[in-house]
Amino acid sequence: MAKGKKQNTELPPRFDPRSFEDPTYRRWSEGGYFGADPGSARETYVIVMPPPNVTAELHMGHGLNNTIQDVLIRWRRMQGREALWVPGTDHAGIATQNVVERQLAADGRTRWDLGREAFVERVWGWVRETGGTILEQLKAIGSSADWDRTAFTLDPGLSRAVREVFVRLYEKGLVYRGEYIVNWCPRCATALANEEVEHEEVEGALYYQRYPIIGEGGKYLVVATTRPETMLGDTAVAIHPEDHRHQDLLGKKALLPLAEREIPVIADDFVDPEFGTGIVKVTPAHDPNDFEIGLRHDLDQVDIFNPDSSLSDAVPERFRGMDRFAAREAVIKELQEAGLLEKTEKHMHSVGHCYRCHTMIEPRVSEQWYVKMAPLAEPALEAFRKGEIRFTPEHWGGVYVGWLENVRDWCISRQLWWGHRIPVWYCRSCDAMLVLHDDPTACSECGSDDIEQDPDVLDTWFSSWLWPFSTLGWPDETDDLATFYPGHTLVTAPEIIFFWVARMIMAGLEFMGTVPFNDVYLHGTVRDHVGRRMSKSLGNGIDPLEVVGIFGADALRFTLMNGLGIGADLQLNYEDLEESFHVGRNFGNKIWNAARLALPHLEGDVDPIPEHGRLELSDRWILSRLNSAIREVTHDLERFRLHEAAAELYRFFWSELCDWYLELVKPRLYNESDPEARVVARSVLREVLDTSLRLLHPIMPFITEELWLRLPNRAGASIMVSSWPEPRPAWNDPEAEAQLDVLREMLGAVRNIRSEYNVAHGRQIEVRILAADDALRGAIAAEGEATVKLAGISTISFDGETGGAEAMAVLSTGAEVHVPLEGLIDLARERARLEKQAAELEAVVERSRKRLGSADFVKKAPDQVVEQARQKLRGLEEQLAKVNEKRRILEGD
RNA sequence: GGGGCGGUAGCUCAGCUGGUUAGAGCGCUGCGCUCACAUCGCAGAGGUCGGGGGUUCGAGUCCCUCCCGCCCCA
Repeated sequence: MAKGKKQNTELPPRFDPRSFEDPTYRRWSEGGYFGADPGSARETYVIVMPPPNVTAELHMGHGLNNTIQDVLIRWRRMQGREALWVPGTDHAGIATQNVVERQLAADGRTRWDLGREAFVERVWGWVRETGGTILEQLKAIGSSADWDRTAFTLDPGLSRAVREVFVRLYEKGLVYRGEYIVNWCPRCATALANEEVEHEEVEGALYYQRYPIIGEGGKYLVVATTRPETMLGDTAVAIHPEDHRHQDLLGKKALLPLAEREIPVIADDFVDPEFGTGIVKVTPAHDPNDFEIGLRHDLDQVDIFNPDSSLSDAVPERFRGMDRFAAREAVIKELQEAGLLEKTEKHMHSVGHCYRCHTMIEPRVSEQWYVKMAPLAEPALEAFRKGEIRFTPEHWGGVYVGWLENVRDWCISRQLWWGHRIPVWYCRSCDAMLVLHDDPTACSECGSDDIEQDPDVLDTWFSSWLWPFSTLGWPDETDDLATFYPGHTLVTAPEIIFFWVARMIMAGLEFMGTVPFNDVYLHGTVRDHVGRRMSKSLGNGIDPLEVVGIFGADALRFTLMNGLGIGADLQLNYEDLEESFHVGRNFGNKIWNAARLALPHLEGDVDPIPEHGRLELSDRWILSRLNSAIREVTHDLERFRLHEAAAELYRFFWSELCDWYLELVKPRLYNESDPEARVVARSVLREVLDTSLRLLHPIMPFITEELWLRLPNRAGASIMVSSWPEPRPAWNDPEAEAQLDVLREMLGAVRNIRSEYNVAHGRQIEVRILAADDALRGAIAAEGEATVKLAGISTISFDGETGGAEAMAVLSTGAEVHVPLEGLIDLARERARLEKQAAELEAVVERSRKRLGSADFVKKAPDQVVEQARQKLRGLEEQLAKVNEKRRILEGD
């Protein structure tokens, strides 16, 4: 029990999260609460943070992603797990290099002007300047990551892991070098992996081009293409082998116009006879399918492009140096002039774009490094089938399987300067290729020092797929690795299932022998109020830090958790932050004020909860409800239903604790003349507040800490390291719940009557309850003082005359609530009121009777359901009868 | 072309294995600054659960189909 320090029960009247959030975070940090100990005997719980780009700034997507992780980590930590959340950043090869290249471009310079070394140094400068900003921002939203373990994909240790993996896979034959068609981004001047290409439907055109047939004097064949300029690289035309329309062309040659090259007519299964004319041009160097055809028929590959997609020396001189789009125009014009363009049709087709700069991708033959994926994919599939990997929402498992079953080899070399240099050297003397752990000084084959390292770097994802173990020290056998691998949960967005999630699973299995985590929780996207994805370019984003500044981190966190359906997108209005975040802000305010009410009554030591017999009805009720909240919230968190946990907490705290218990307990708290009752009230209040705050802590860490530290008899120096509440069987009390339900229904009826008749606020009214059941009588007897206060009641009696100027309501138990309102009752109005009530009841009774009237229902439905329906109907009928009886009396008047 | 997700109150969404009079927050209407809270309280209005068909004693919940919106893959 934490004692000693003078307890501060005076709360500032205004809820001002700014006043305590930063200091609280600092205290946690200094207290070492974020760190995980590899020497701990506790069961671990590990999450690795999806590393944001090192130069990124926090956006709502990060806010959402990291809040989810923090909720899970804080909850498991409170459950007593040795919880580790590994933070870090990613060097983001293309993205980061692009930023610095843009900076250079502003001065009219390029990376080649600087040279490789100076350029890379400049990027490091930029990273030193802005890197880590985002991690600081994550602290502002309360992230309890173990910052001492912050990793960066270009750190020496992680770089060593990358090189180790490259060498191992090479030695195993799973990394190879080859010349294939790649997705080439002309702007980034690098190859991309298939997954890095975004396909987009665009309206283009289908050009029908005539190629003269050699030796057929003036006859020509017609090919259709969406990319006329690539004709300069055609090395054949092809038809489907069974397409009899064009059989006569086989064996002939065509004269490729403009390039003036003779090319053969070949037959290949790949050709779709339905497309265009059924004859296609074949450009092996610039189309993935043509590339395959080229290999099958041993065709030449004519690469017509330079790296920036201007035309190369492989084309006639007049086209050289032209941009690819200018070349298209030039080719079309020349064909037209030569009478070789038959027609042009509009045509929708899908075109690849670079996922980083959105430039149109150019398929191009080039020599690149690849990872052979099939052998890695098989164990990853097997792990999923065995249930070692679970997806939430489940259906993403299908996406994962689909990709792995059709996985293609992974192009991992990038023609960039920013990244891990490929650990391969070429000897100019003996042509040896050296793939090495350590940088060589001479060729290991011939001893020559005339060696050169491969100029390319590796795909960034080639380092991030190792993240779950490279961050823990791998390839060294560290304590961290032994303790914290494998981890447990991965929280990320579905768009990187292929880039990252699937590859991490493959790497985990290949290099560690086990999957890196068991649960993959995929959350939705943050959108604006009209459903658009938030983005910098649209200017529709919300800065989480601005939200923290205005409403506090807890408000941000609660709002995000509350609004997040499982796997669903989340909409926020960037034009009205108040509208977007008031839910969290208001809830924080409610919690604050509940504490303002409670704390002054909790000064000094507070006794533990006394034995059941000494508890009042309201105590028994709230403890029973608290039990239920504990169960619900825990269950929700276990299933990643964070939004339901948030909603449950909101409902319990606001609608049960604040609206009812605090009101019911007030009389005992303020009544100095009954110290015995006050002792019990204090102990229950303390317990309920303590437990509620602990339940709320993962979602709203700051306010819960601020208030919890002011509680007497709390267990621990910080709520962060207090225990997660567990339900206590002794607190389950269905009887108390039933009693309070009736009491609340009764009060609702009286309040409704007051409201309907506009009973002045100060006017106390008399209430007569007839046919009251024991539950209601007992509840009123137990909570009389609060009861009369809550509905402005002067006296409650259980007998007496009915009739006269009074309003009436019938409760579901059949109890009649009569309220004499001399001077206020309007008979017409009362009749209308009862008529409405009767109509509602009749509708339900009708449905209920119909159901029970069906022989099938009675015969086939479970007995329990039938019995329940019967009971329900009896109650409804009684209620309805009483309402109708009263209506008859009123008619009689 | 293949696959997936969503369509429940004016808005944003809950509703888990089919069985309560379908819920919440905001917004709206009326009344209230009562000694924690107007960032609040009390009461209230508002839904043929996208259309159609089916399975079932019973469907917002399962199946089929259509319409609309979004996403992924090729």
